[in-house]
Amino acid sequence: MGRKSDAKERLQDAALELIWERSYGVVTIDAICEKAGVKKGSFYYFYESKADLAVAALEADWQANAKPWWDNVFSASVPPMERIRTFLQMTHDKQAVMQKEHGQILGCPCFSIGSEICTQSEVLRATAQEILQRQIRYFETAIRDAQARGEIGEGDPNAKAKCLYALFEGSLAQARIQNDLEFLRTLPSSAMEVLGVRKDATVA
Amino acid sequence: MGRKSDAKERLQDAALELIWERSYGVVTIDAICEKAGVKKGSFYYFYESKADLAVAALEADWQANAKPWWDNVFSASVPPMERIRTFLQMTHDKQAVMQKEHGQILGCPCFSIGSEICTQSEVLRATAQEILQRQIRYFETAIRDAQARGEIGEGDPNAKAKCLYALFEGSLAQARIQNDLEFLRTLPSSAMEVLGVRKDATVA
DNA sequence: GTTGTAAGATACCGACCGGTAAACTAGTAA
DNA sequence: TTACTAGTTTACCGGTCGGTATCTTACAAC
Repeated sequence: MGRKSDAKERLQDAALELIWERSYGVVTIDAICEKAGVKKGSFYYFYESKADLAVAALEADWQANAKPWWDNVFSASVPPMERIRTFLQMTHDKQAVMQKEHGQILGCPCFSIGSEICTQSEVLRATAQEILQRQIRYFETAIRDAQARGEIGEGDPNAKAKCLYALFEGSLAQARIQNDLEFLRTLPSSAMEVLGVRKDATVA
Repeated sequence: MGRKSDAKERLQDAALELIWERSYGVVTIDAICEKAGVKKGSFYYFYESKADLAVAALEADWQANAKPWWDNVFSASVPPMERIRTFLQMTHDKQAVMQKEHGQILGCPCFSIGSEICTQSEVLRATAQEILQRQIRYFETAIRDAQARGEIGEGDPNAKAKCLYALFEGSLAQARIQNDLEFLRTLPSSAMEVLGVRKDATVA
């Protein structure tokens, strides 16, 4: 019954792209509508606020794009340390592509948005946090697996994962601020130091 | 000649406080004026835009507050590793105080602002970056000094400083997003791992 | 005290922003 | 073919925003 539409998805895509490129606060509903080719009346038919749309956009992007990618990179069929290494390498490469396309390194949308709006929109903050924690969990299992193989020293895997993730996001954010890939190039070797890899065990 | 006023400083203080607590994009000139107790006409007498004021506010805060603090904590009269350790400890404590006062961990203003506006205001981006780099330099000299004492392994001190700084800011930003001090508690020990401290040389 | 000047106050403008109401349109199921 | 419904369009409202022009006030030097 009734007609079908992909306006909802177009709004999500437009919102994520604009917010990622600029920032949450500076992007207006009008701008999102224009980019999506949707009239404002339709916007309010689907969503009740910008924050509401942003939540949907983040979650949809995770399900459709990010999660499959993470699942692939952190596949259990890959040796744990190699997962982490290729993850960091591919992150560098993805940001390099963005820099070429947008003229700017854009970093991690959840992290940027989370830091920006954490004092203003609780739903949006919680959504960003939730996605960040899902990512930390990939790190954690990889670290746990590496420890089981004796490739990494003892210590709480969750704590190590959080630490590695802080290093990762911190580097990514700095790369964004300075629009310089350098911060991502040195990341793999820095990560190995943080994790305390046993030099004699890195090669199987 | 003419009358004197501290309206300029009041505007800087109000701007920094509001932007730090909320975000750059969401804070209006009207709001800053109201908080500072300054009429908008006067605002435009002193500054030509919000970005202009923000640049002045960041720089003034650095000179008046941050720099003296960093100079003290990273004083050459203190052993290098102790500088870093007390820096991280005091950062934790300062953020704990903020959490009590504001109900929120606010993190590092330069980092938050930098990440938010880097694609929108080049002057403001450059200012934030400049201050961040000044902070990295404190890390770098401490690391260099520690290496000279044989307390830290070899390797480019600047690279190590950037790495430590990424870990630091990444943790701080996560603490802000999740409003949880936990990310700052584990920081000292994580930092030691990143730097590759020699266990047998940590105590002089 | 007069005069020059730094600073403050007021009032206003046009643009845009978030949000709403209501009429309209295209499919779809019966 | 009709009736229903999901989606679309248009037009509008009140408020706020960035920005400006103008008049006034306080002070300091002479």
